Amino acid sequence: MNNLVSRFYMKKNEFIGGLLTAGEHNLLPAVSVDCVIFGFHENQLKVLLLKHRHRDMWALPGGFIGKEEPTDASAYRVLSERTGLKEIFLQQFYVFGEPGRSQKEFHLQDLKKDGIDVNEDLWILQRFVSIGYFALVEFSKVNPSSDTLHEKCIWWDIHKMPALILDHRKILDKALATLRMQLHNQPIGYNLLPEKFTMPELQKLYETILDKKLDRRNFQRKILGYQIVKRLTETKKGVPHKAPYLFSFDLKKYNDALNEGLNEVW
Amino acid sequence: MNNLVSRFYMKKNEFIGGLLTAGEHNLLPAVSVDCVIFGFHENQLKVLLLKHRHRDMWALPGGFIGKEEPTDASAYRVLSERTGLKEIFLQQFYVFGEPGRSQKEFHLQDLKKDGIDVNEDLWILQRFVSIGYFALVEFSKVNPSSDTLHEKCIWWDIHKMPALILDHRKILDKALATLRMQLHNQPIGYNLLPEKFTMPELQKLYETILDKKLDRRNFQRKILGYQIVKRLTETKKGVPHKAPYLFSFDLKKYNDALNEGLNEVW
DNA sequence: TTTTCATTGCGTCATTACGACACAATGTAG
DNA sequence: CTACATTGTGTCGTAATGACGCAATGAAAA
Repeated sequence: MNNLVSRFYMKKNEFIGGLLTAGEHNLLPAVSVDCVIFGFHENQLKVLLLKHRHRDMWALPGGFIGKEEPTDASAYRVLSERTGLKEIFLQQFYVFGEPGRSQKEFHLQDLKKDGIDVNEDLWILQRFVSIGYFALVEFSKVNPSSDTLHEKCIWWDIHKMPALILDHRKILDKALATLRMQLHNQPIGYNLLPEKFTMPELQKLYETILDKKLDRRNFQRKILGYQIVKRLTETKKGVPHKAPYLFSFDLKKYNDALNEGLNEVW
Repeated sequence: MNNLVSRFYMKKNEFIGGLLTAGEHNLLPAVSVDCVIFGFHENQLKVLLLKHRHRDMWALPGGFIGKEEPTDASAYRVLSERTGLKEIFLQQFYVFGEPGRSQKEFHLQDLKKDGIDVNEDLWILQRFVSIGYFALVEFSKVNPSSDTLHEKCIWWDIHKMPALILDHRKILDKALATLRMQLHNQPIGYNLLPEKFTMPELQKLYETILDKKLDRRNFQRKILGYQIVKRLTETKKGVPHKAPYLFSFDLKKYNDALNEGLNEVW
């Protein structure tokens, strides 16, 4: 199965043909995964999108599930193929199970433009339930690479998104809402920021996700209270104005907080 | 599809036969729903379970999804069939997508005991990904009813659970963990308690879910602070000791809190 | 009837967490 | 070498929280 989807060296139509014929036997029917891959760059939250091969629209990286492949593994596969990363923070966040979400006509038109004539009963045209995953990755370590079915793979600013295919906008919104909710109870940043970062950078990350301005001093007090970061002796060089201290995450405390939550209410 | 699963009047093997033959054409393959139905009675959190027809084990109510049925609708259908309720709080909480979770051998043995001989390729024996839903229902309004495939349907105390089939224990635990997490940010109780309830009853609900003792006075202060309940002039009659006041939920405030969350952190 | 006692109603008090804001220190840009 | 945006480090008043006290109630025991 992995080989099937990984055959990037195949030409597009050859690849599609292979997928269409082999997929029916190698893939779990009716279920797919879609991944919202978040990165943070230039103080902005970014999402990795794929350009649709025929339309002026973009898509979340997604994929099918091997007959014996765990759904999580499928999402991991999609992620590592698009980003080149091995270790990534990945979390299932919602299932999109409306019958109308995967539109037969949509895919039929695309295949027609590919010059591929298919039967309407083809497995790939049937209804798919999609499991939504979101990933948090370190922007600078990502090497975005497209797949055979898409023109390119690039980061988009969360505030300047292009048109997305099908219900992918809805999926993205749900991922954002989940991320926002988790921010209140869980630490964040280890998977999005570089090893060493400044407090203003961390704050900007929070502000972007929450879409809200935060008080600089209260923010620092609160973060330090969690004890998930430790201040280094170095400061960030080559920046205008006063050089800010660098921080790094205290992995042990960070993981404890991940498991037990930050705000022990009751 | 609804008719298919709803034909309780059919005899068991007749029903199974119908499901097996019709299912392939009427049902979405590879996907199912499992429901954790929570109730609250005698100050204890309860879960509705079905007795397996051949084994000394119990199962979460579950079902398959019609080819054109939204997954949510499928869960609603399962719920209303087991509880007799129309309006119920229902929430998707996790997808269980390990290849090993639906064990072919398990179902094969059961069908053998039914005296039904099937092909190993039968759709129902294949791998299923299950969408977990949990429901909060008012115990006293529920009329538990079994289905054709199970002996009986009864409530079990969350602290005294019997052995569950397959990965249903894992599903239950995940539902509980989700409920526990949501308790910190969302109001709860409207769907679990009767119209009028006492503060100690509400507290016991929280204590059961959190599995933790709470201070009576601080609990009341906090709940009243949320303004989601209003105190009635009546007290609860026929109880030993001092008669406690009755409360009821302020639906408007309650729903506001459901949408916006209780603890506006940042 | 009176007493007992578990339970409820309604607080206090000290500590901590939080929001708003002040001011000095730093280092690049002009 | 001065201006200024930015950072480091606080303070202050208020709100929320945890721990606990005590009187009132009313069924059960004496």
